[in-house]
Amino acid sequence: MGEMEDLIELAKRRGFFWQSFSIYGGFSGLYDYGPLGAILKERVYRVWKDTYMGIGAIEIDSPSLTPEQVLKASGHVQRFLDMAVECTQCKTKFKVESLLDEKGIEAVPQTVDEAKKLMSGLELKCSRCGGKLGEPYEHHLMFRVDSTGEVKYLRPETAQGIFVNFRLLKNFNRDKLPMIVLQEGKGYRNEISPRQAIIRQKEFNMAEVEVFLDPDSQGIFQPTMNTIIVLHDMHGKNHEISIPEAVKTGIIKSVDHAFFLEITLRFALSIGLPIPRLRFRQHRKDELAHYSSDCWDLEALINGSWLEITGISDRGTYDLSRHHESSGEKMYIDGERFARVIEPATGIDRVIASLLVSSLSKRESGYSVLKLMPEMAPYPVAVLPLQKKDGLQEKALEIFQKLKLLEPYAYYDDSGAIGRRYARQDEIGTPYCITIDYETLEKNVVTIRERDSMEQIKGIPVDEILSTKGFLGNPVLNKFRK
RNA sequence: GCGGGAAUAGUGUAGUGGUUAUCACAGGGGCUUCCCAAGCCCUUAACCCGGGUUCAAAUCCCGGUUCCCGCACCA
Repeated sequence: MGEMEDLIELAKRRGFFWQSFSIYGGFSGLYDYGPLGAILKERVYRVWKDTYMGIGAIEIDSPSLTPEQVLKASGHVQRFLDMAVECTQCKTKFKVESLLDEKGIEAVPQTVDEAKKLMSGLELKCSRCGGKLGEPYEHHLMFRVDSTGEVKYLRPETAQGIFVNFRLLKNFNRDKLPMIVLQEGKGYRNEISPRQAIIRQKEFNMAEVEVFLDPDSQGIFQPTMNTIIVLHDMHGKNHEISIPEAVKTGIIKSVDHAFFLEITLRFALSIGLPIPRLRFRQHRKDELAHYSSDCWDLEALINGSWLEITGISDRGTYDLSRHHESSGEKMYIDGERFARVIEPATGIDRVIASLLVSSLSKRESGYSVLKLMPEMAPYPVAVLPLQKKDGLQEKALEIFQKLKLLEPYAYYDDSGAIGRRYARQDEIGTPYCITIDYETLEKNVVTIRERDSMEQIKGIPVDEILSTKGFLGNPVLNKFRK
């Protein structure tokens, strides 16, 4: 369990993330992004959004606070509030619903009284140790907010905000399908035991996409990437194959579904997650969500185990038909047909954790380097005077002020020794450092130092540094990419 | 939520009833013949919270909170 611990230590020390409300002892499952983490999160969202905008997506932004009717229609109120019992001997927990199911009773008790009634006379015992079962109790998975007599919940997913707006969105899109709608925002789940820092939180950052398709036409979207990736199917079998090939061989049933696996992979690769740490895993029949007919997760290898970062689910017509019945609004695309929905839903915090863990490495000297892609690094460039005296500090500040107008995320540091400052930037992933030395004073040229190779290129005119908006687009950096 | 372990400066730690609470790294300031956490000097900074036992608690006891490991949970 090493790499995650190293990350947590660095994240806290350098300002990526830390536990929230720590002056009051901290609260389980709640995390803050610090100054660097907040920038990183923004960058990850940017790439995600660009990926989908690139294939014609539109964006909406709906509330977290969701009225009960919406989540009743979606099935969350029924499914997210479990009646549970605990064995008085071995402490194993059971869902009342599944105990009843075993006795052939199909019922979903909503209250403690209901559960008691249904269970009475059944002589239920613990299936594990045969012990006596305790009293039923409620376990809420959604946060309920009661005010002015109206029940609301904090949304467990951003998806419902899109479904309920389907008619308006369809109208906006001038009735055209396919329609791709994305939404970023917080989701809330009352996890029993959140663990692993930002990997499992009660309040977390989601990036969800709903793709609305004509239910009767296939192959509107076609995968084309040759990249070989591991596909772990529902029978537990691994296939090393490209996504288009996986469609041909029938490993992935739907070509449109497959396309969104490919888009998800494209996103993961664009932010710099390495292929060896990635795989797609298909859900087994028994683990599919109530709305889903097929689901592939993109998983990242972290701490030696696979972690879901994106679920690409085929929701079919479930949500639209449910809201159609429940609201009385016509949710058809035409006649009496509902759109089919494919949903790639990404946990941004998990993406960030995977990205940081896979980027963190050690130099031979033992110091840490965060090998983020330059585009992901919180600070793309730092300006460092070789030392403070002889006018170097003044000169460095002068250059920094000008650079800052072109690159708002540029950073300046003149404390301690130069080697220490390089190390500091390495640890937070800054890909380039501009060093102001005596030659800058004499000839107006600087040195650029690259993070991963530690290579330096000297004699770069200051004007060249200040020639582009956004430092990473500066052609001078091509000298490092031979 | 259960069982086991743990909680001391920003980070990692020492400390088995009485200490000006240890050390290192990091941070800030300075000096230096100054390009990869160098050296020297100065400096900031901590006993998770609440109760109890005791003349005296970081240390022992009880509760809470949080973290780690297992189990369970994770549509």
